[in-house]
Parts: sequence; structure tokens; C-alpha cells
Amino acid sequence: MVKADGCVAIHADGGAYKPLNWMNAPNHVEELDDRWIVTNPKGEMLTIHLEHVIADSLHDLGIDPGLQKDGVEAHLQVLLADRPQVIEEGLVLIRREYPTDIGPVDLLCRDAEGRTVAVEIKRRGDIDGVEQLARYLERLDLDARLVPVRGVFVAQLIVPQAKVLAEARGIRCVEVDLDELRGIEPNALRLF
Amino acid sequence: MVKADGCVAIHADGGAYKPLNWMNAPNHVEELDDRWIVTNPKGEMLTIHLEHVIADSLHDLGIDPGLQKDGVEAHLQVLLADRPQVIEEGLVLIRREYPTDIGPVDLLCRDAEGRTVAVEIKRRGDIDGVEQLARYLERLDLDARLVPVRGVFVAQLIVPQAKVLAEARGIRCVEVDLDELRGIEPNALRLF
DNA sequence: GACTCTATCTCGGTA
DNA sequence: TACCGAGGTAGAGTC
Repeated sequence: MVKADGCVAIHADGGAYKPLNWMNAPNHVEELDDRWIVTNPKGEMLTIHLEHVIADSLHDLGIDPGLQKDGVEAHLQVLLADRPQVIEEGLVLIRREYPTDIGPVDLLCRDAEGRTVAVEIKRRGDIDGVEQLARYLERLDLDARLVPVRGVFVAQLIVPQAKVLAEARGIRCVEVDLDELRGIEPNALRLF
Repeated sequence: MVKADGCVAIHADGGAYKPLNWMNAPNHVEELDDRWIVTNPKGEMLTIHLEHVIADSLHDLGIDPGLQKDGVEAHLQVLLADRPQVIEEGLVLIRREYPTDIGPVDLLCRDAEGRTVAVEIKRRGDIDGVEQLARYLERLDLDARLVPVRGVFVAQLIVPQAKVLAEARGIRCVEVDLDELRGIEPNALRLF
């Protein structure tokens, strides 16, 4: 299996997920008739001899949408989508996971003055989260139906550097408390 | 990726060899139109929602030939095939990897008295290695051209239990030193 | 970016 | 079979 970044994995037809052998990106794959020669900048080399070719196909899978493992961010998103006024008085949800060509915006809303607001939600608000939101704003500003769009960066904790950067980009920062949010959840499941 | 044993791995198109998510065998894959539901006896469930199907192919890759990672046993075999007298004075190689219907014998030799000798080589000599050689001897004794065949069990280290079992089976044990063998190798590559 | 710590770890070795 | 230790660890979280 050769992935988009050029990494190579040789799998057995069973057992664990770990390949029999592999080469991580970055590397260079030279495809000859009877063998592939994979080399990397470290000077390592892997030669794969091809006995029989049963299938050989190539698919462009586009941009990796990324993986969301942590349920906290998703939970925050659900809670805030249900109660956007917690972020800002008068805020109304347009749609959750609003798609752009560089990925989905967590919440797209409209504020009390009818202006479009893009909300990025993180568990912990770091600089890269601000950058991400800034990129989304750039894309959204190309849409005449939405423009002008402003951004709100929401997290349980926002680090000082992220706050500074957000301010410089004209992005508002809001810190929310997950437990408090859960507390005002009307149909919250409770064990005790 | 679904392997022959039924295990399932969901890979991103880049990065590491580790899947984003997976289910090890044994498990059951229910393939519906828009999703796959993987369940295992432990009661775990993984649902894979299919947004787009770009490719879907199935290949029978036959029996897994297994993987040989450790070069030591192979190296020992090459060295000893070249110099069988190290195992026993007067020993002459008939052939390496001599095939039987239950697998190949590492070395088939003839001793000073013209008797056939089957040699099993291991890095570490355990009981199961002795058992393996005993099985080979049983098969070889069915061949009128070779009979009677005796066995020699060769390893860098032979554990006491294996020695006892070998003696009981009339199999001679020989411990060899790989470094010493390399030392007498005539064309050995040397860095110092 | 460097460091630390976990893992549905995986995998091999040994008693 | 069970335990123990290393890994081309990988990957996430933290500072």
C-alpha cells in the first residue's frame, strides 16, 4: 500500500495492522517491472520483488478531512450548536459543520445585527486553532451571500498567545466551561 | 482494508502505518449499502459509513508463505553448508534444504562411513526443534536410497531438556559458535 | 519544536 | 500459555 505522502507498507493477508515492513514518508519509490525500490533521505533502502501482480490501482482521495477522536470537542460542538447564545447574546445557528473547500466550519451563525459569524470550537485553544479559523474566514469572505464574515474562537481554555493572535486577526475569543454547559443542558443524562 | 482472517483496518491516505481505527480478527463484517458493521465476540462494534465508493475489489492471495526476519538461522545454515566438517569430522554435504513431504531438511549429508545424516539448524535449540528433526528422520527413513538416516541437532545454544530428548531419540547434539564460524569464513567481509 | 507518556499497542523471547 | 521487555515504536498532550 502506497499512500498519498509516498509512504509504503507491505501487508500480510491477515493478522495485525502492523505491516511486515514499511518505509515512512518522505521517500522515493522507483517502480520497475519486477521490483520496487524505495529509498529515503536517511539512506535506507527497501527493495520489493514482485512475483505476481494481481491488482494495481491508483486513487486520488483528495484532502484528508482529518480524524476526530476526542469526544469532548464534538460534545462541545453539539452543546453550543444547541445554545449559540452562550457564545454571544443574540447568536443564531445557520448550520453546523458548514462546508468550505478547505474543510468544515464548526458553526456558521448569524449575530443580532444580521452579520455572518464563523465559530471554531476547540477543547484547548492554541495558535493553530486561530490560524485554522482565519483560513476559514478567508474562504467564507469569497462568498457574496455571507460576506462580511467575522470569527469567534471558542474553547474551554485559550492560551495567551492564541488570544493575542486572535485579537490581531479581529477574531473574538470566548472561553466556555463544559461542565457548566452540561449543567444547563435540559435533557442531560445523569447518573447521579 | 479487510484481510483474509476478517480483520478490518481503516487507513488515512498518508502518515503512519497504524490505521485510524481497526478491528482485529475474529470478527463479523456485515456489508450494507451505505455502511459496514463490524462486530466481534467481545461485543465491540465498529460502524463504517460509506460516503463514496471509489474502488471495491477482492483478491484471494492464497496461503501466507510466512515472513523470515531473523538472518541468523539462515546465515548459520549457509556457513555450515559450506563447512559441514565443523559439525562432524568427515561430514560431506549432499544438499541444502532437502525436501520432504513435511518440509525441507536444513542439511542432508553423508558421514565418513557413508551413512546419511539429517542436520537441523536452529539459533536456539529447543525441544520443538528436536521434535521437528525427529519427524524428518521418520520421513527420510521411508526412502530406501537413504536409509538408515541419523540426525544431528545443531544450534548456538541447546537447552538441557532438548539435549535429553535428543539423546532419547538417538539424535546427536552439536553447539556451534556463530562468531567463531564467521572467523574461519575465508572470504568474510571485515571492517577491522 | 522538544519532551513526556500512553497504547484496543504489537511483537518477540523465555520459562 | 503467560509474562516481560523492546519498538525503525506511533501518536497525543503539554510546555
